Amino acid sequence: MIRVFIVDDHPVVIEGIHSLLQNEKDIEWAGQAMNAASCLGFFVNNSADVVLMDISMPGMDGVELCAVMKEKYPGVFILGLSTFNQGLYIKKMMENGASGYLLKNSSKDELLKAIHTVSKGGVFFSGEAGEALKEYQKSSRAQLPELSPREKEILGLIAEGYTNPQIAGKIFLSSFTVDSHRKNLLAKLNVKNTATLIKFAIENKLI
Amino acid sequence: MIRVFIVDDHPVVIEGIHSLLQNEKDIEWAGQAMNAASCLGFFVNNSADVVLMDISMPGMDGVELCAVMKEKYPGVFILGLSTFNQGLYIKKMMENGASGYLLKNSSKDELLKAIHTVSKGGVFFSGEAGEALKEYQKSSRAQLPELSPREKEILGLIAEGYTNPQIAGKIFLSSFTVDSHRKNLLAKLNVKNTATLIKFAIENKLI
DNA sequence: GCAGACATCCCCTGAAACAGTGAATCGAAC
DNA sequence: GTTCGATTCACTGTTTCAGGGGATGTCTGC
Repeated sequence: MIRVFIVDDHPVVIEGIHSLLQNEKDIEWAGQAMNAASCLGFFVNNSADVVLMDISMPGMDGVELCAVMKEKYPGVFILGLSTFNQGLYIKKMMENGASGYLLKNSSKDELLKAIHTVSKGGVFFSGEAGEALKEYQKSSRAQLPELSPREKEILGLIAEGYTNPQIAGKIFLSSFTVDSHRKNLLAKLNVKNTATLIKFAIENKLI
Repeated sequence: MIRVFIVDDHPVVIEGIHSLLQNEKDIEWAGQAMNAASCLGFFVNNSADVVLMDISMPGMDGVELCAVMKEKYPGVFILGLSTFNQGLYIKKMMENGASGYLLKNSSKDELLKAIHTVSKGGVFFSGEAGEALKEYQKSSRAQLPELSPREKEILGLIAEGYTNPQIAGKIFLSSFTVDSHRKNLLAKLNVKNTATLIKFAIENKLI
């Protein structure tokens, strides 16, 4: 019998998953919470085998809650839940000890498979989420060789619309130097000009 | 008796709303669809009083589907559904004939109130969505002077990293013309260079 | 130690973007 | 039927960007 607990701030999601699981013989509904605090409160006197956890919630988000939960209750397996494919968050959840990631538009079969897999200590990914993670690790991890503090600073100022000479004046450098950092940014992030630099930076939450 | 139909690509949302509504005496479950095509197919031989419609779906999205539905079946009231507060989309749905907007994290009471209100021809907004719409109309409407199709096209190409001469070659224009559009974009959106143009465009979902 | 990696700094040049004007055409709106 | 905006094209500067080097210094691993 697998005891399943769910944390999600959307009643319809809780209701929907509850409904999908209620006739499963080997699954028991342990309980539900609509925020991180209620979830932690529940686990003080209770337990569960698998926790379905929304990534984005008001207050403490899923990523953070996942870290706290795994530290306090390492035996509880956590399955991230999200509406969209978010490579960055998938990775963060996994780093914080999650056992997998499930998209909310998954089928009932996929939901059950995910719960069964992680309850045995396995790792499960929604098809597309797995792709997103791979894509993330390929593109983001490999092509994001850690910007230096100076580079992040310059990137921020570029995004605010300052030109090289203006930035140079602000942080007491030669505009040639600012230009060098700018070029290193283009090279590191593998983009070709300011437009794509800003687009990439926003998409990857660098600014 | 209000016949309710739902279009959403997330099974848990369909299931959740179905579950919330199944014991309501004055509400009848007309059916469900997971994409725009199925929805249109259903209405060929069937009908409903209220359609709960997800904003974002694969293929034709809610905004577009809403327009098609209201043209073919003006008597059907449409209630937009979304996970987040998206002022721009709320406005577009309303312009396309929707009767309101409901957040998926609404309570059962709110869901019922929304269905009852729109089924009588009224307009309903989730509290926060109403705020978002007002906010949108105040800030965005006033500060977003409607880009022309050509300008949007050029903006997209700039965001992809093409230079003026490259864009000119792509869409068979003089690079002078592309430059004109570019300058108009900077002027209309009140930004000073490519960096801030792209930042503004992404933040305002223009690209 | 010393090679390699990398952050930080500086310089030059050609290409692109930015700024200021001007102007013609066309269709929609008043 | 005139006004307005969208679209197109053009010229001329000035500034900024992008790509090519090159010079330090630090820190790490062999």
